[in-house]
Amino acid sequence: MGPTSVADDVRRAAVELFAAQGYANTAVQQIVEAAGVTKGAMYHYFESKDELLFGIYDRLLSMQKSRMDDIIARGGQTDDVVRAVCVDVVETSIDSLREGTVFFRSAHMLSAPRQLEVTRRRREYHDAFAVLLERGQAEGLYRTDIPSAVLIAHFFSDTHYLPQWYSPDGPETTTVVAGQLTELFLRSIRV
Amino acid sequence: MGPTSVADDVRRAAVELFAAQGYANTAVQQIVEAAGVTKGAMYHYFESKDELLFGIYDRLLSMQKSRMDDIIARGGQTDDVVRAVCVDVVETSIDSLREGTVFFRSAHMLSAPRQLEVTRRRREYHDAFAVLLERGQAEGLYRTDIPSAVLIAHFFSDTHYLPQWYSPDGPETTTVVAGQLTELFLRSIRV
DNA sequence: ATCGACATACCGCGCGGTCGGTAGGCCGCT
DNA sequence: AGCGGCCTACCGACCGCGCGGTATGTCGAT
Repeated sequence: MGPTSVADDVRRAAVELFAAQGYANTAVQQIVEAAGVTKGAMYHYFESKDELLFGIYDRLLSMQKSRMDDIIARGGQTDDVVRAVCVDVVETSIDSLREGTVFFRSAHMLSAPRQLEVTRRRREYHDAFAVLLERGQAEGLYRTDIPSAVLIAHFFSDTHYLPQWYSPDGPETTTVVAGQLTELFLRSIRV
Repeated sequence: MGPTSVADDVRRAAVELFAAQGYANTAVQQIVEAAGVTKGAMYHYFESKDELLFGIYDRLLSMQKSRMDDIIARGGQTDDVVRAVCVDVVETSIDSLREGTVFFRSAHMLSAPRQLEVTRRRREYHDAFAVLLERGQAEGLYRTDIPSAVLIAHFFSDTHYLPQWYSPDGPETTTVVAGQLTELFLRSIRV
């Protein structure tokens, strides 16, 4: 096992329960029972239930941001970069379906300062994507009759909605869906 | 005033507060204070906090369903009907931004049976739209290389996401945004 | 001896919901 | 007109419980 399997067990149980029943409906007692530890152990590693929730956001945001940065850093034709980013975002969103469920549903349960922090980092993330799209617009690849803010919202809405309908047990694989949603998006924004 | 302004005042206050702070973070006491009534008055008209929440869902679902039914009943070319439905859905979603916020965020706070009821009615709603799209596919208007379920999710994701980014104070009017999102969707699904 | 890593019993508070009471309108009866 | 009875609409003090969080203790490793 790793150095502190307890903290990870708690995190896993928390994600599962928050996604299934919601943050407010989940008692700390339930989490520690599901994780097979005690309350004392949990409060030894986390200072509050709120921090537990924030941890989910922190990890997800960090991962997605660093992946997007990597892809952009690799460079290439704008259109190829945009496609690669879209596919990757959808794929990782599917890999983190449960985290996504919690993310979009329970952001308002965070303490005010942490809520601000999450908003700030999401904005950074969106802005990085905006730069890409606007470069594409400047190059004449993408339509300019619709403001880029709307185009961006149109894309992120798909990743937002994924936890609501996508099931890993369904017929579609992660890769296929990622390709389909990306294709739909690109088709709609090209001139 | 109407016959029972109390119930309406409470409903309005509840939507506002649930949207602003979340269902779990809103005490019944807060709601009645915001509505300018007492707890006794509220519990005279509503049997529980849960019923208050369900009422929001009930009204929103009823309105959207009946509007879609009306548009479909008017008949016409498939493509025109689809466009009209899309525009209307986006417009009414913007008109009900606060209700939408509550809707997508707090569905899991409903009691189990009411949650099922909401799921059932949402499915009905989606199915009605699916019939339209599939008719379009059969007529050769819309692409068939992507399953209709994905196309539908792709559209409803936009209405889902609206409360997250659209602001009535922003530059875009309701009508303009509705037209833009519809245009993006139609462009992406046409052959 | 000290300290990190837990265990467990416990506390206080805030909340949804309740319940006994009441003010006033409306009916029928005399 | 006056009166008794009843019903709806509301009031607000109160209750019980479940929850997040804590305080104190134990034990093994160093």
